[in-house]
Amino acid sequence: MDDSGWRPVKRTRTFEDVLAQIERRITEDGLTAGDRLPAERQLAEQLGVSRSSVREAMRVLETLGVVSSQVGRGPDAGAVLTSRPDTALSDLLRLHLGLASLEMREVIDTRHMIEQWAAAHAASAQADTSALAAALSGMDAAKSAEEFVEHDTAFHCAIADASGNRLIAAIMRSLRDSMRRYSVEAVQRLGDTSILRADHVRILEAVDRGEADEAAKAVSEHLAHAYPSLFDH
Amino acid sequence: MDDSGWRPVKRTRTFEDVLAQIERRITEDGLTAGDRLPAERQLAEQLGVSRSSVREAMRVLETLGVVSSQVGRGPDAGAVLTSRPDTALSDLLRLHLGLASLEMREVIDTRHMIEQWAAAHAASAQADTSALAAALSGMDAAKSAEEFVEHDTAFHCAIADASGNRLIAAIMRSLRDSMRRYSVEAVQRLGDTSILRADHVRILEAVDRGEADEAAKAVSEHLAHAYPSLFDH
DNA sequence: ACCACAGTATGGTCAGACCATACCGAACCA
DNA sequence: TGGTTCGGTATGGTCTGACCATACTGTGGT
Repeated sequence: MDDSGWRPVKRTRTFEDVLAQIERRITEDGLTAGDRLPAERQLAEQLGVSRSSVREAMRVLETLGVVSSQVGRGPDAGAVLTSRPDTALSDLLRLHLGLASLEMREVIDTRHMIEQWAAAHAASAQADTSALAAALSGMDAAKSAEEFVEHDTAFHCAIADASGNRLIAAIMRSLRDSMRRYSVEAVQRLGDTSILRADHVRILEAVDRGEADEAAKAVSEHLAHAYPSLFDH
Repeated sequence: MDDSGWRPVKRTRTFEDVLAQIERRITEDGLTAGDRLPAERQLAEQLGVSRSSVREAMRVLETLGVVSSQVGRGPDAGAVLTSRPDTALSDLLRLHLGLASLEMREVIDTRHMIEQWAAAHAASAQADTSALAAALSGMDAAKSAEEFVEHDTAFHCAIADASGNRLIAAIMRSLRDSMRRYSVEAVQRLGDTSILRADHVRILEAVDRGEADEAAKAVSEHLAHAYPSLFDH
């Protein structure tokens, strides 16, 4: 057989072309969150493709948290550029956990790494801790494990926000989101949350005083308290 | 106006239903990578929706790196469950960098965090370092900045792989992927790569000897050498 | 045993229709 | 003048049915 005339058979599907065009337009025209994309029918005509292909490209962009589609008419209708990496990351983690291509252990180790980093940086930046305090009182008022975990998540995400790194914060949020059920079980297994409360206070005070090393250490020990079974090595 | 009969106007689009059904089937039936999903037409009939809606759901799953579609016929054709979080994460980062909803600084700080963690864990695990050595000689043989960066990327991703955490490794890969151009410019600006080479050797030896702290420190100083402008605070 | 060829299941693409939504604006009252 | 009503219209959401390219499957002939 003669393979000399081979071309890399990378077939490129129409919606991928559309994606490339839209991405090109975003970078070249400097579009940012809030700007509107042309309507589906209009885009289809401009690019010489069917509306189905445009729609499939839109689904991709929506999945990646880059656009948000609104029906109806007016300035807010149509495909608007947004910036929601959180939901995209959450979906990604949740599905891959479901596929068993990721293990909870890996997620928690990643969370451990991020939380230490975020706490240290929040402390160094002398960040505002009012959101942390609010989450703390939310936990005190919680009447169920679900409610407790909700405010606990808010507490830890607030640390990530306070670190000032939006990528870290987005990853943190999606990590917590994908392990919500697991966290609830962990709290129920634990029963008494007073140890966790003491940990939280310790973290908050370390951040408040700007003690980065102490904040990181407090976070690390907190996670060991919350998930004792994973830290016995 | 009577608001009593309000229902949460969260309209559910058909393809989202399809997504939920597929995800349910994945978790309930314990499907994993390699298993095949029903054909588009068949799925459409089973769920009582049009093929378009099924296809839009497929695009989402493909975007998230969960399925891979192949045309034709036979055991390998159709929608097959896969496990490719890397490309999904890369696309996500690239688009959000383009939208200016993330800054390079945030990406590099994240990389800094991950690399330290990965190097320390690879050292603790006494991981195999042959891939690291191979990447190192690749860098030595490189004839251009692009080529150098390619092997440099392989080196750092190999550390992440050696850490044993697939989530960390996937994030690492996509971080490097999204900042490839930036890295090439950094190397060109630097000119001389001998300092980087010494850093790499130091990292490799630390991992080899199982010295976690030294490995983390070596990585940290290496990044300071590679991106001096970002570490002057 | 091999090969050629028709059959067929698959995803990829398109055109066109219809629906629900929500804004826009003109006509119509008060 | 001011408000209200109601039809027009642009938008995304959905469906149908068709056709194409691809790549395996099986059959029949050699």
